[in-house]
Amino acid sequence: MPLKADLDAIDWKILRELQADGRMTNVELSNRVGISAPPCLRRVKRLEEAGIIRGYRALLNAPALGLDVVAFCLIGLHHQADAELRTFAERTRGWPIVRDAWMVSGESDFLLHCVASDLGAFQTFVIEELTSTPNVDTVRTALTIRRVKDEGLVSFAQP
Amino acid sequence: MPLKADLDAIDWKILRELQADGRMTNVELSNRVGISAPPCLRRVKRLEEAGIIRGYRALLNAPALGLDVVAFCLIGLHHQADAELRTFAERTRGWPIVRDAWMVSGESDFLLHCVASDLGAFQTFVIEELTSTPNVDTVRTALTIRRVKDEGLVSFAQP
DNA sequence: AAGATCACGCAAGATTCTTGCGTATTGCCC
DNA sequence: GGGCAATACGCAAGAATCTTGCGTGATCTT
Repeated sequence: MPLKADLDAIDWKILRELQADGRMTNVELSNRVGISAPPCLRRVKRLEEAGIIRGYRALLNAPALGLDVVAFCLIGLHHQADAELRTFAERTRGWPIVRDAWMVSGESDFLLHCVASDLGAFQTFVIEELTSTPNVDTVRTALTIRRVKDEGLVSFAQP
Repeated sequence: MPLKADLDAIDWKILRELQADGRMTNVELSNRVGISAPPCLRRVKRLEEAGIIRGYRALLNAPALGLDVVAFCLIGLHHQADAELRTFAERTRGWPIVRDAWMVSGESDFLLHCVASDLGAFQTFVIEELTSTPNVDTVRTALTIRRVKDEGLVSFAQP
């Protein structure tokens, strides 16, 4: 299982290209990174099997799908013992409005990335679900106005 | 250009499947959604051209790539006139550590999703870049401990 | 009720994927 | 320094997939 140290310049190029366009054909990818198709495919497979490429995802346009509200919620709990943290984490997985969630350290304990059809649906979620959840202390929300930057997880300025 | 109202149950299935695995072959996709390959491909193309599918992206494993710190920053500015907001938004695009950024309303003006190789690199960014940027008033950071939920943008419980 | 429109599925050619194999390069051990 | 093992490359061929054109059936409109 290769780790960071085992990646060469071609692997980094592959990661950059697939992060920009995950559906690129292998021949196109091989042209861009400068090797022929078979070894290029073998590298991609190896990156997938090593878990460096976790998967591929289509990016969807929320407003076009009738999802007009994107918001973040910062949640503070009363008690932060391991059991309580796990309980709340589990609960986030049952809320469809919550698209991804992080356990964080700082002023809050969780950060939730939420998508809802409209402001009413989001407010209903905050009031009737979040704040009424046991052990939830504080809920701070930040409604998004627009996305200002949207790139993949990894930057490729240096390698 | 179809919008939400023009999508039928098969389109929603396609979106769900491609959100879960953006590199699925068209024949596999067509089997899952219950139609033959050609109309399935035509639907995918139409969704892409309509902008409902914005693109495809490989998901990378940050720790395996030597990126051990994922954090969020909430930024408050002194002045929130349109010009100042645009100036700060533009600046986020020049910071490789910032992977995506949102303009938000609430207690803060911007939310930044940051990835760094280690805590030192992140702290250097916060101190030497963020807090020393003109017009930046407050910077609150939340270091992530772990990701608790990670799904695509759109939920598919209802349709 | 007739016509128009739309989406489906079949079929065939073009492209891509995938595997096996031979060769070149690198690193290591003797 | 020479030889061996390991690794990765590129070529080539068969398999799978993509892509387009075309005919049919269903739905909706007039």
